Amino acid sequence: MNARDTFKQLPHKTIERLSQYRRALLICLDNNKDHIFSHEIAKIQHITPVQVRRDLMLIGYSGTLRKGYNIQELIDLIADIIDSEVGINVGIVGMGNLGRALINYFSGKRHKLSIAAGFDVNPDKIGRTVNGIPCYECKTMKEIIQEKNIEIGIITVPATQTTSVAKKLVESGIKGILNYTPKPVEVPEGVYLEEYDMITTLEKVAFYVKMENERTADMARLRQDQGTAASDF
Amino acid sequence: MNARDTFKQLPHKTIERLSQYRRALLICLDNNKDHIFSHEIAKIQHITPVQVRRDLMLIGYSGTLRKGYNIQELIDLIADIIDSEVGINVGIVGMGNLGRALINYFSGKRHKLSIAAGFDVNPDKIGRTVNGIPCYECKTMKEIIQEKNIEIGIITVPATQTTSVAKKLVESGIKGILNYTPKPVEVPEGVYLEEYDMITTLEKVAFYVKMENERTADMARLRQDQGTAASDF
DNA sequence: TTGCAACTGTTATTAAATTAACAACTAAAA
DNA sequence: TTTTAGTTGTTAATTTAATAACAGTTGCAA
Ligand SMILES: NC(=O)c1ccc[n+]([C@@H]2O[C@H](COP(=O)([O-])OP(=O)(O)OC[C@H]3O[C@@H](n4cnc5c(N)ncnc54)[C@H](O)[C@@H]3O)[C@@H](O)[C@H]2O)c1
Ligand SMILES: NC(=O)c1ccc[n+]([C@@H]2O[C@H](COP(=O)([O-])OP(=O)(O)OC[C@H]3O[C@@H](n4cnc5c(N)ncnc54)[C@H](O)[C@@H]3O)[C@@H](O)[C@H]2O)c1
Repeated sequence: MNARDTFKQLPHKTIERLSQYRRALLICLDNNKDHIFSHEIAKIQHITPVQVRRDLMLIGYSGTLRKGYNIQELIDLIADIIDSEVGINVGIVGMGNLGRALINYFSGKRHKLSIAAGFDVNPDKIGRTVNGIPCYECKTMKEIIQEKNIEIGIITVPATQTTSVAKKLVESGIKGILNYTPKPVEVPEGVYLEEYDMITTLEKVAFYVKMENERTADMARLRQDQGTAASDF
Repeated sequence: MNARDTFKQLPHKTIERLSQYRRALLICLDNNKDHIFSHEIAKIQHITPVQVRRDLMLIGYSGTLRKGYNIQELIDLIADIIDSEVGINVGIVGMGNLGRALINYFSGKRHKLSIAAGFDVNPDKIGRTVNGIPCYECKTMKEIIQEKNIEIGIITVPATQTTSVAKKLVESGIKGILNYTPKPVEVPEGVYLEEYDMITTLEKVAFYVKMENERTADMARLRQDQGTAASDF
């Protein structure tokens, strides 16, 4: 089995972590470090050193004993695995608050991923640029997507528009969709879909905060009871 | 073991899905449906009906045979589990594009989770409101957080500021942090942390799009080869 | 009124992901 | 030179998550 086939079988979670490792490594490079230990990466990512070493084993990277991993080498290897050789173009549909925030954030961050176009229906936005990215009329989506070879679409329109926008993206030949609206979309086989809703994350945090609050309250009550019991002596 | 203790042991993934189920159910309610089948929920969430039934089993909810689950009942039960009885207040640090987008999105969406304050250092933003949420000076963070009983902090400042903002939040007694900046933060024991970086998600989509592209290319090549072989006869 | 199809609820099984265990090696300290 | 502490890389074990299997129930159609 060649290297490419090995990479195909990497666990989904490892793919996510590789992206995160690279992000952390890039920060470390800036602080002109050249090597890093598994436990250092682990600490940054809130995972265990073993997890890090296991992931690196899976991608076939070896560090130096007692010296750690060469940061630049590791960055390059991760790029070999997760980046596409030719680069991938991305389009954003919905140039509102979130769409613009995303453009600002992504711009120039990753060599092999470039936002090539924005789309909107609001005449005030069409024809203008955000951070150098032109905003096109939604009607021309199909032509622009094919012309600019855009393969990934990010949806940031009002939830009522999500379904129709997703349909249009698929018709335009998009290969992957990243949906940031709270309305789930359906895609045909062969189109890769990720959805993310910030409310879910916030509710999860809230749930565990609530649990912790209750645990603390229980413990306080327990201490109180014990105090009472002790005073019975 | 009482109900509350059962809920404490729910798998993390189930917690996330419960939040998503509720979101989907709320949409269904709007379309004045009153019952829903496991396979309908499953389709919306891109998971299997079995997974849905299993999650509902874990929270002890029973549907009606051949009729499905009562949407309102299920919404209420999910609320009992993941919402906090008294409600939880949230603060957002960094009222830029992303911070404002989040406020607009969250506002009024969830009864038991309310954004109570924004914080910024930019004098132009301090003292103003976004969607009714006041923006305070960062210096007053501790007082405001304690005064308004804010338990969760969302970080949306420039990455260079992440560490110091997180430190300040912890010092102010926050219980949970949701970090949307690409700089990982460290929190002490007892503070629940979630981090989300949109680049990771986008890179993941890009990776699987690339894989699919290569698979398609391989298949095309294979067909080509077979064609050639066949013509040898 | 019998049989079939459509669901639910639960247990069993499998798969994925994480964690533990530990051998092998190295640099520096004793 | 020998020991010790620190670190990698890998296999094994465990835990968590997802899927499959299936019994049981209901309503409807034949
Ligand atoms: N704002 C957030 O933080 C946040 C978080 C999660 C999800 N969301 C969701 O993201 C979406 C966008 O949020 P926002 O705050 O940027 O909203 P927004 O109103 O600022 O932006 C929406 C943009 O989409 C455009 N639009 C409307 N219909 C369109 C169509 N059919 N085709 C193309 N463009 C269209 C509008 O002209 C507008 O520019 C919403 O669905 C929101 O629920 C937002
Ligand atoms: N924009 C996105 O879509 C996106 C996505 C993921 C992550 N992020 C990250 O989220 C952060 C915010 O993005 P944005 O587009 O809203 O940026 P932005 O520049 O529009 O907003 C940042 C805000 O933080 C304020 N600020 C600066 N220092 C502060 C401090 N010490 N305390 C409090 N407030 C402070 C600024 O005054 C500004 O209002 C960035 O770190 C960005 O990388 C953004």
